[in-house]
Formats: sequence, C-alpha cells, structure tokens
Amino acid sequence: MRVLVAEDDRGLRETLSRGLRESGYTVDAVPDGQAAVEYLRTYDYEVVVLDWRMPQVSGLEVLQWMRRDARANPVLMLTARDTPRDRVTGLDEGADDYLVKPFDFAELLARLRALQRRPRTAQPPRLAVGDVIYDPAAQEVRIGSQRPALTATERGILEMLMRRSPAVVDRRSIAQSVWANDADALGSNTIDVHMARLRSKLAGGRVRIESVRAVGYRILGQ
Amino acid sequence: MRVLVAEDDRGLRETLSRGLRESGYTVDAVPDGQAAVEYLRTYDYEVVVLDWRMPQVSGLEVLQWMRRDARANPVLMLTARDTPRDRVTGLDEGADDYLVKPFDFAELLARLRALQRRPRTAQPPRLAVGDVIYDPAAQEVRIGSQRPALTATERGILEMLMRRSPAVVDRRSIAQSVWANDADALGSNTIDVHMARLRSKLAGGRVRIESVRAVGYRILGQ
DNA sequence: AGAGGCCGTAACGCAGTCTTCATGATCCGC
DNA sequence: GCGGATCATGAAGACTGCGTTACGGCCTCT
Repeated sequence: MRVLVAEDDRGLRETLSRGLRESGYTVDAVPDGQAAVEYLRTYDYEVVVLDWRMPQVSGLEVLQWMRRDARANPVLMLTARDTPRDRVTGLDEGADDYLVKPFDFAELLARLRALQRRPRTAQPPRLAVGDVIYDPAAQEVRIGSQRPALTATERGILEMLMRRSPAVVDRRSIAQSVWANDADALGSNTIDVHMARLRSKLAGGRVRIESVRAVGYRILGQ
Repeated sequence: MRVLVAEDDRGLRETLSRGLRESGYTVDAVPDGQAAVEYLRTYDYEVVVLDWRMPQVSGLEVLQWMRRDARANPVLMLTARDTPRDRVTGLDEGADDYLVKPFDFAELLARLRALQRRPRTAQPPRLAVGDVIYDPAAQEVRIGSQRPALTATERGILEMLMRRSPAVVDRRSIAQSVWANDADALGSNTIDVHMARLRSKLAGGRVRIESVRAVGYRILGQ
C-alpha cells in the first residue's frame, strides 16, 4: 500500500512516516503542497494524507488540484481547525475523510483502512455534463453562465441522470430517487411530463436527454 | 436520493427527517434496528444513517448484518461515544463514516454528499461473445465500436443467448425470458421474426446465431 | 382570500415496435 | 425424391410507449 503524506511539521511528519511503515505501508513524506503535487504527478498512491495548513501551497489547494485533474485517490485531511464550517469546506472540496489534530494513531490507521475499502471517489463534488453543471451542495444548476430555475423534482431527476451519465437510468431508479412511493410514479406519465419540462429548461445547453424506449433516459453532453 | 435513518430518539429522528427532506432527500425514518433491517430488506437506499445505540438491535448489529448480506450501501454511523477505540470499532466493521453527537447539521449534509460521491457499482458484469459485448446494467450492446440500436425484446433475447453461449437455448427458455406468457410466443412464429431482425442487426459482427432445428438457437463467436 | 408556482393526471397524436400472415426456402425421415 | 415439418423473410396492421398540451388541486407567500 503506497501512501503519500504531506505535512509541514517535521516532528509529526516523521512520526507518521515511521508509524505507517511499521503498519505495513510504503510511505512517501513531503513537507509542503508543492512537493505533494510533484509526487502525485509522478507516482501513484492508494491514499493521500494532507495537512490542511502548509506553507505556500495548502492541503486544500493540493486537493483542489487533484480533483481538477480528475485524480480519484482517497484523501484524508489533517487539520488543527475544528469548526463544522471548515469540515464542510474540506468535504465538499472532495476530501474523503477528515481528522482533527491531535489524533489517536490507531484511529488514523482505522480511517485509512476504511478509505482503502471505499471505492475511489471518482467524482468531484460538482457534476458536469456538457456545459451543464450541478452542485449538489448548493442544489444549483448552471448552463454556462445561465441559471435556469429548476424545481426540486426536476433537480432530483437531473442529479440522477448526471450521476449515471452516460449510462441509461431506468424509470424505476428515477422513480425511487425522487419519490418515496415509486409505484404511482411508474404507473402514470408523471416522469414523462417532468422529463419534458426538464428538457425545455435545458434547451440551449450543450446537452440532450435521450429516451431509451422501454427502459428509461440518459443525459449526454454534446 | 433515498436515505434510511435509524434513530431511536424521537426528537432527533424527526429533526433529521425534516432537515434531510428540506435538503432534497427522500427519507424513511425508523426507531430501531429491527425496523431498519426490515426496511433494508424491502427497499433500496443510497445512503444509510445508523444510530449506534438503539434498543434491541443496535446500529452496529444492523451494520454487521448488512455487510454479511453483502450490502454495499454507504453507512454513516451516529454516536454519542467518542473514544478513539469506539471509532476504530465502527470503521473496522465497515462503516464508511462516523459522526459524533451532537453534530452540526451542515456537516452531516456534507458527509452524506461525500458518501454519495462513491462511484456506481464497482464494475458492471459484462457478457461477451465474439466482438459483441452486452452490459446488462446499462442495457447496452456494442459490436466493436458500433452501437446497434436494439429494441427491448431483441436485447432480452440476445442476453439469454449470450448467457448460455455456446449452448443451445430452447424456444421455451427464450419465450419465458422475454414474455410473461410464453404460450402465445411459442404458438406463433414471433420468435423467428425477432431472431431474423437480431441477425440482421448483428450482421457485421464476428458472431452468428445458429438455429438448431426443433430445439432453439445459439449464438457463437467467430 | 387571491395569485402564482409546482405537481400529478388525462387525453391525444405520433413514431417505433411487435405480432400476424403469407410465401418461399430448407431440412429430415421414409 | 417426396411430403411434412421447420425455419426465414418481407410486408401490413395492431399495439405500445413517449411527447406534448391542457387542466385541476395543492401549497406558499403576500
């Protein structure tokens, strides 16, 4: 298991390196964000441990770079900050987990194990298909610079389609994701109508919603 | 997005339900582990929020049942306990995340979003014969780089043939796999007609559909 | 109470799909 | 080789699912 540790405090960095090696990991440790990016560019790691606060390039910036670059490696952030607000920021930027200093080493190991089990994050916090961007946190949709006013139902459907894109989403999945009782939505033409409304609101964007007869729908960029 | 919440404290349960619904989730809330298992058996959820301490069946036991039952749904554990030791236990049992009460609601939302980000099911099982590939999950057929437009019935028949390939599939099996009432399909030449169309659409691929007189059909790679 | 927005249902037309029918080809036992 | 059975294929009508529009009920905000 290869792990990259980015931590500017020398003492902590060495403690982490030693401890992780004793636990069977292969560790590369770097003292700042700049070096972390270099290493990430060059080597491949299963898990990345990033200190939030580092000189020059912070852990958050490294994380943002990773996600922009479509790197899906699980990331565990270390930080001294402990306000809920900070945690929200970190998680929404695509961190997979979060640990507050000072921390218990056994817990770090457990969280690393959990991250390894978890399938890669694979997706940045924002969904994008064509020029349509959906931000699940803000529940906001953008088409280029436009901001179409979608209703809650339409956003729910759109989110489902975008998460699975370019695969086909069957009607049952759509129904389940939006309605508690999928039966009535399946029995009527409710989905079709919402789909029509969604299509008209997305018209002008560089996407299209294809219908796959007898199965469901899918959204594709153009 | 469907979420199951299992929490015995009524006040917290209702707060969670209301808050999550306002954030766009479809929520089922249950007061104990027993009910949680029932619901998990019956419905499908994207994320499960489990209180650790519950009467009768605890959240940890629900989690253990899920993992024994090979349920891969992301699980977020809620708990009042806050020793590193407990966290280690929870994470090692397969919880994907962990939140200590009292918690900030925005953080709960952020962690749920992080959990949802996990990619769709590992890798979809695929059927391949010759250069024809069928993905049952996406219901998509490819011949090399081509994507022939098959109808639902044709896909159903093709899937059956490919699953059994290179064995012969008798007409009864084909009928049963596609039609609720296999009788009428067997009495007519409907199957033959579909088979002809399927052949023509697969022409160009390195496969052929052989007919086995008085028995059925089979598909072979070339 | 009224206005407006959102949602679900109904109705209808259309396009794509399925089944049936007709006809010809092929196979198999005798 | 002959006859019956089985299969292949083309065309036509029946059917189904989808797109669309319109409308009524519900909720929220004022």
